Amino acid sequence: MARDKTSIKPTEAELTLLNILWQMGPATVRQIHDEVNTTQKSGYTTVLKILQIMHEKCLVVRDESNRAHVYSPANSEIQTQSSLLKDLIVKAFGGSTSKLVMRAIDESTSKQEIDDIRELLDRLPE
Amino acid sequence: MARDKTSIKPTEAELTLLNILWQMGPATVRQIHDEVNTTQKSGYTTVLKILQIMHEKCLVVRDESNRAHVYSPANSEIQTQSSLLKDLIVKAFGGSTSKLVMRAIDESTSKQEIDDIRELLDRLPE
DNA sequence: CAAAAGATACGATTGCCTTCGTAAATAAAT
DNA sequence: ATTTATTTACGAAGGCAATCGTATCTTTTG
Repeated sequence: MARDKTSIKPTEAELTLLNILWQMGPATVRQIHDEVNTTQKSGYTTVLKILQIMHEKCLVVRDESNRAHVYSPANSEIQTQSSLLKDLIVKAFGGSTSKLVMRAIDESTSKQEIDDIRELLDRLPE
Repeated sequence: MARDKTSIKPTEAELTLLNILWQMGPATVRQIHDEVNTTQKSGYTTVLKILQIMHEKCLVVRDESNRAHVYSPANSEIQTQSSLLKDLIVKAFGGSTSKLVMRAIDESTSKQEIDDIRELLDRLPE
């Protein structure tokens, strides 16, 4: 029963690659590996292996028509963010979204971010 | 340099026990185990072992003056929530608190929670 | 064509998380 | 006092995450 979306829970390394894919769009292992290595050292086959596992888990889709497979995220950034948020809300905030939001705002030192949030609330329907 | 608070990252099982400790206050292994088992089946030594590991990691403090050790959380619920939030913000929201808040609010179906958040914003200094 | 470069697949390894069984020590009960 | 119950400590097993080396296949290049 639509447990698909709630079961999305990429690991840390997987999330790193997903972030790159969301930013770059469809990419080959080499492209992803190069991008990863601008930030951290990681072997080519390590990135490859993680992508293969992600493919098994259906976290990514790949086009195998060319020799160098082209990977794409299976789910949107928004879906994944929502899934991770929901998980944290249940496990650390007793299921209360507002508790999480309040804690996040308490931690937010940037006035600009507070303003952004205020603006969002003002635009909410009702 | 004060990396202590950012390094707090309890695992799932550990967070389950911390939630109980925050709710119950200082407790023995047996008390914690009994409380855990109202919700899920878990062996006594499993709970014990996790608490011992948490003690090594300094996630809990324990009073060993009696035979049955009494465990307490080493960090407050607020500190831990903030730490988990910061982690998620960096890894899944590009470091932007407001992006996380906006996503959380989008997901919030409860009108009451929206009102709670609005109220909090109104009470913010400035 | 032969050699070099590039790509995928496939373990193997290491480390952490979670679980639990067993042994040893201490307290309680009969 | 001796048996029973409770507790801690320890280790082992299974599973998953992350890393990388090697083999194999394909493509490119000289």
